[in-house]
Amino acid sequence: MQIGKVAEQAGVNTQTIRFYERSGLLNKPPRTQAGYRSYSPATVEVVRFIKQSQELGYTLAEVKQLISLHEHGSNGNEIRDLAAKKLRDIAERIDALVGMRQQLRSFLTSCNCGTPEQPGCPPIEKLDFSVPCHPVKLDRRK
Amino acid sequence: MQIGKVAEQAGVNTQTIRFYERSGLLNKPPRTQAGYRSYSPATVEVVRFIKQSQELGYTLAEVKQLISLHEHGSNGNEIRDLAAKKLRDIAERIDALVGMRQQLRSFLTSCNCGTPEQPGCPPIEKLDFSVPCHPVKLDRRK
DNA sequence: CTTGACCTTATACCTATGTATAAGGTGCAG
DNA sequence: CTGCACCTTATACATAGGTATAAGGTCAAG
Repeated sequence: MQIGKVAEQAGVNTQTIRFYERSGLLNKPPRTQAGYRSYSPATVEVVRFIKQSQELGYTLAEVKQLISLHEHGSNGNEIRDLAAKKLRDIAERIDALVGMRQQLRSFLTSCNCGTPEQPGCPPIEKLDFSVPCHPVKLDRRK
Repeated sequence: MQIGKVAEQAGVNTQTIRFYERSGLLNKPPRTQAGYRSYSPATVEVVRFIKQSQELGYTLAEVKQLISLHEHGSNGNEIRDLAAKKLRDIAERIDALVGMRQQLRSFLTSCNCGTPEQPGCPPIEKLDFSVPCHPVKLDRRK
């Protein structure tokens, strides 16, 4: 298979395939006499695997590690360890986002600055996010 | 105040202050005769506001918008609109991460490949993430 | 034999958010 | 007057994950 077909079947750009090769995620394939890369259909699966792993939150560096573990006949423990680590990582990111969401929600429910009912900005004392409601505190320059 | 003091009090690098100025987040301050930037203490608050907004998930471009709205005497509606938009954005990111977490959890509970109890890889038929458990599918090259 | 769709490499560019470095000017203490 | 800690600018580098462009080679159909 030529690179274009692999790319099409895996749903990526040909440049991406070459980029993965440069990055050590894909082995250098044999070449035709003209210098064209000649891939096995299995390469499509590898590229798809990379994409799926990314969707699970793995960076390319981590995917490289996964592939390496696989190729060196990992007994599965290291792969599970990586997955557990990634799981903790994702849980942390979720926590951070949930915190942000909470603050934004508080802001939205408590801020009615500038409305007829409330010309002031009550949340200003309570919320980190209150500054933009309050002109006087944002006086910039001099 | 000189730039170094603003940076120290806001907890950022001096380069970051200059970067914010270049990016249009901070107004160009007056200069001393020697060309030194001369800031008002309020600038510290602005920098802190930028940092806090980032922690809420705003990009610098969005922070710039917030500051601009503020400076043009927004009635608060646009600021709430941005917050609502950001909230939806964060909710989406949470959903995506929760999906990843679910898949990783399934993988971790179902994969015991390579252990004495289970030499095979049962989740392979069911999980996207199962490929690295299964050497035969990752054969690369030719 | 020409045309068009492939392929090759090298290089630069992109977003976002800064950080680092070089080369030089300023201001104050001793 | 000499250091030293500041300040200035311009430029490059960093991460991550690619995308775009230029300049050229190959291959098959018509």
